[in-house]
Amino acid sequence: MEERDLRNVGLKVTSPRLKVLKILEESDVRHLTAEAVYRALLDAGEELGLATVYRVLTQFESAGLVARHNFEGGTAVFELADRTHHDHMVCMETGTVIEFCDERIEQLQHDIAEKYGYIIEDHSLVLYVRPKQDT
Amino acid sequence: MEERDLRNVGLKVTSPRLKVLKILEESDVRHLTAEAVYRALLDAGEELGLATVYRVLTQFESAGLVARHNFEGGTAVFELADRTHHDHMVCMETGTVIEFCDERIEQLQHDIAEKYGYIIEDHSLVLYVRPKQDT
DNA sequence: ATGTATGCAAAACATTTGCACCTGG
DNA sequence: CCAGGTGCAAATGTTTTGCATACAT
Repeated sequence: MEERDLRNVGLKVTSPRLKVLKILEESDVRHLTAEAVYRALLDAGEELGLATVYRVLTQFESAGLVARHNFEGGTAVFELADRTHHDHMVCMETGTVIEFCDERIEQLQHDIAEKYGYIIEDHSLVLYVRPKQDT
Repeated sequence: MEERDLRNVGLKVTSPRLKVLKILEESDVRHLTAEAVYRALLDAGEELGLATVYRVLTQFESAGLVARHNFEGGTAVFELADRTHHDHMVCMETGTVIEFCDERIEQLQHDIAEKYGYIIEDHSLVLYVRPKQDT
């Protein structure tokens, strides 16, 4: 139940917010652009502005309900932050996004930052890949 | 000598291209935005359009002379591709960019992609950090 | 000469914002 | 009721493009 989620992060439970959450939860594609969320809503017969989609997604991000990723291509994608941390692998042929998590890499990143006298605040690891048995 | 570099990648040796290369080589900051390159040129008394800077940088990228990175913030930065592969650490307080390379991480990335049946074409690893002894 | 490059201004995008109106608590 | 949310259109910031002119080879 999401109404509680919204209240917990100090956001009013409004129709646009519930609708956007619903799209993110029910989409079979996990990583969506703002435009994609917007179109999904229009297709579902819902009325709301693109600006609102952006505002809602940005608020959700600040609230930790959603994660924003800037993969190559200039358009951000959003995904529900309902899983533990993970990184991404993007297939350059199909656009498929695969999530993975490797504790050893996480540890190494931490060690490297520390070696330089820093603490990791955030990080982004994306592998752009191609199927192995390719022409 | 860069004229050769340009010819080698099939680009005519023109004044704007040489100027942009020069800025990238002589700048004390390694990672520059297109805008920064443009301003550096104007400051140096050189005349050329921002559009040309973008075109030249994009051509250099295709030619492998320059690498483009999309750190957080919506503005791409460019750096001379005169070093071996490395990843980046961006200090969120000072904007400092530190380069690092860890063979173990590289290997793990390769192994992970392989496990899923992919070959890595490219990858991006950026650590957003903060100084350790911070308030 | 002639195929490329460049400059400028305009277009194209993704995203944000101002403001009048609406709505949830 | 009233702070906060929304829609729309306009603004923003970055990057790309069309086209006439200029240049490298």
